[in-house]
This record gives sequence, C-alpha cells and structure tokens, in this order.
Amino acid sequence: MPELPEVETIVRDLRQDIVGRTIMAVRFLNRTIWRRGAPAKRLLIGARISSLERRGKNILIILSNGRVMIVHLKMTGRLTYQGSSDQMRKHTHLVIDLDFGQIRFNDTRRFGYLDLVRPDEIDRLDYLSVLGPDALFISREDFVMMVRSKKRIIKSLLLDQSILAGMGNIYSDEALFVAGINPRRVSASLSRERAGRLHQAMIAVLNKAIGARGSSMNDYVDARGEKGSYQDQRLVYGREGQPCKKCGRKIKRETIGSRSSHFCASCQR
DNA sequence: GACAACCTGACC
DNA sequence: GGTCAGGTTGTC
Repeated sequence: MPELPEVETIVRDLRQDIVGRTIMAVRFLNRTIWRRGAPAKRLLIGARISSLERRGKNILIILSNGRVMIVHLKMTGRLTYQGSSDQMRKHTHLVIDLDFGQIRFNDTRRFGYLDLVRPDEIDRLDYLSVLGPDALFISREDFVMMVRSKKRIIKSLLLDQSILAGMGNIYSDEALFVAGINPRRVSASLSRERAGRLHQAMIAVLNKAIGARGSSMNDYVDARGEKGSYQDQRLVYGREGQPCKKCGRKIKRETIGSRSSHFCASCQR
C-alpha cells in the first residue's frame, strides 16, 4: 500500500485539484468499505471541500459543513480525481461527483476503508488517537529517545504506527540500509549516534520518495492516476539477490515480524 | 512475538 | 497448485 510518501503525494495533488469544489452527487457502489456503515448522502451533497490533511497514512478531507471524510488506502486503495467521463475501473467502490470532475475510491483487495465523522469526533477516534508522532516531523531528540527506550526489533518498531506514524515496509528497509543498521537489531542497543543516523536516513528517504512522487511497485498511483518513480532508485527493497549498491554483495531477503525485509548483511550491522 | 484474518490478482 | 504483495487488527 501507499506509505507516507504516497499518501502525502495524493494529499498534495488533491489540495490542488479539489479544494473549493462542491459535492453534487454521491454514488455508493459498495457499502462495506465504510467503517461504520455508509453515511446519509445529505451529509455530503452540497458541501464544499475546505482542505485536506494527512495523519500518518490516513487522508482527511475536511468539508465546509464541518464533517471530515477519512480515507485509509491500506494495500491497494486508490483515491483519484478525474473527468466524469473517464472509464470506470473494476473495484471502484465510491464515486463523488463534484461541480467539475469526480473523486473515486477504488480498492482491489477491499482492505481500505472510509469514515465520515463529526468535527467533535475527530480527536476521539480510536484509530487516529492511537497514532504516534509523524515520521516526517518527529525531532531527532524525540526519535533517539523513543528508539533507545524500547526493546524492540528495530524493523518492527519502525512499522508500529502507534510509535511512529507513516513508515511502511519499503521505506523502513530503505532507511535502515542508508543508516547501515541491521533490521533485526534491538532498538535499545543502538547508540545515540546510530539512532540519530537512522532518524536522518528516515527523513532523507521519505523526502526523496515524496520528491519522486512515491513508489509504484504494484498498484499505487497518485490522485491523477500516474505512477511514482521511487521504485527506480530504491536501494534494497525488492532487490533480493542483486548486488548491494555499497559493497556489491548480494542483498538478502528474510522475514522479520512476518514482513519481508531486504538488507545487506555486510553493510548493515 | 508469531500468526491468522481481511481480499484479489500476478506470477512461478 | 502454491506464493507473494506499500497494512492493520485481533488472538494466542
């Protein structure tokens, strides 16, 4: 699925394309994608899109009537804006007609979900309030303290959204490679210096990936239906058996915390 | 921490 | 046929 850079790219695109537009009609093609059942259409129709926000991997669409639509794309979700006449893809579950163009939510595997909440609910939602600080904005000091205070396999810790929001499998592997840290290392065993290096690597990788408009390994496309290009510059993810870009030895793939992990056993200690 | 579950599709 | 996939949640 989309990780932080992909979600950030979609949010930035949609800010350009749909802020100020008015919802004219809504089509629920599949009601099961709503976390708590499909909302009344009158809560959406007539509202204007005021702004967009990202919280971890969640997309928040704030409406002029105060309601907030929350979208999580999970593995194969797509949130796109296009002309109303564009051909409808298979697995499109929601269509929102705007005064110009339309928003579509498409999700092959149907792991993704939507929610529509009242403004007063937003800060009490369990699935948002559980999120840790955003991976892109956590300070070096806080990051180092967090890493060294937990006794967790570092790869799993990076993926834990309640500790750090936004990191996913690709960018965790990439950041650990850049920092030269073995994914199996226990977080508390890292020196301040190495934990700081990981913080720096993580933010550099995320920003580079945002610059490349995300990674399109399989399904990901941005809000305009275009692929990202970070997959062309990844250093370890999906490169099992290929030469390490630093030392030339073969990149390994092992399962860590039931996620596949890619790393160089020689460069990452 | 390990694993199954939620789903579909691509690939071997 | 089996395996794997950018995620998360719930159960041992």
